[in-house]
Amino acid sequence: MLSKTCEYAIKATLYLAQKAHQSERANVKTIAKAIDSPDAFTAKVLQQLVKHGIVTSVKGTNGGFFIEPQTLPNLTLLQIVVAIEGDGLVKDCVLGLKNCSNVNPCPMHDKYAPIRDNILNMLQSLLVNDLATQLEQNMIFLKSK
Amino acid sequence: MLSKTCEYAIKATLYLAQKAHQSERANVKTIAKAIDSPDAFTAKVLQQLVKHGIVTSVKGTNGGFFIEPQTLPNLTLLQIVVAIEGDGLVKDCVLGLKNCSNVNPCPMHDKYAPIRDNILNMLQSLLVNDLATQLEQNMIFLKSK
DNA sequence: GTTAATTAGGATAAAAATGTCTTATTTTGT
DNA sequence: ACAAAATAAGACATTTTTATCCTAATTAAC
Ligand code: FES
Ligand code: FES
Repeated sequence: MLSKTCEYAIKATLYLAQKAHQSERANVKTIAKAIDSPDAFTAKVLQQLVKHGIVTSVKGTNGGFFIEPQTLPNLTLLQIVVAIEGDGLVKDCVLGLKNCSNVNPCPMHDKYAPIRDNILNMLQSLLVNDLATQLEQNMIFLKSK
Repeated sequence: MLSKTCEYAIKATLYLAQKAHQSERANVKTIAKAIDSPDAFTAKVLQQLVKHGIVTSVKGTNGGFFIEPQTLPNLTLLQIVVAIEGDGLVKDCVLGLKNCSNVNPCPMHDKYAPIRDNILNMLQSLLVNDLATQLEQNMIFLKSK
């Protein structure tokens, strides 16, 4: 469904959103530990997020990653997913046909297209900021117990 | 969403279901052409389907692959998907947590779990036999125009 | 200024997915 | 029996994904 890269991207962003509520930043090692991901690979993912303007980085002592206060309020999971793996998940044919449409529907189109819309809707409606709040209240978790 | 292997498996099975309606079998080359997939790789996928009892093969001249009349009526896309890639798609946490449950929900669980149920439902309700009929009526297609 | 801490970037590696090729093996038709 | 046609199986190759490592660049603290 989602690539590992995308999973890490979402979790890292949510962790940083939580930190943002306390006006704190975090370094790679801390983030990787918090989301149970490999350090070096997580660093690469964070680089991608920086390039896409989703998170910001600061080098040097006491440096790290954080989310700008102005980007946080409207940031959705969709933006993260699209940044990392494009919009294939919410646009492409589930059976790999070149153009998904009612003109040349694949055998799954009729039942899948609405589900894909639900996925798009879910990703759009999941606000990073809201999820950060739920994380703080221990209602949701970024790693297995 | 689905692996290429799984895409080919579904398309190949549907093509054979169509053939089954005419009590015909088909060889790898014909199938691969019909579903727009690489011959050799498709052969491997068909081997997997044979091992899982979803299709049957006959060697030698006029041999090929077909679906047994008794397996066709109740065959669902879910059976194909599970045979090829297991039940992860309809069971696993979308963010890779080890146990998907309400006890330790990930940030997407509440909204994703119902969608995953929809996917399961879709795969269960899509009968290979019905889709074969729709293929014959040119209502649906196995490859892009 | 020097050192330590940190991200950035490039090179490399390992694993998995996808795809190809070659050689059995089996079956049918002649 | 023999030849042809087809799948089965194993080896091999390529590409993509996932992961690691090393060096450079930057920043802050002392
Ligand atoms: S054509 Fe396959 S999902 Fe639309
Ligand atoms: S815990 Fe992630 S989908 Fe259920």
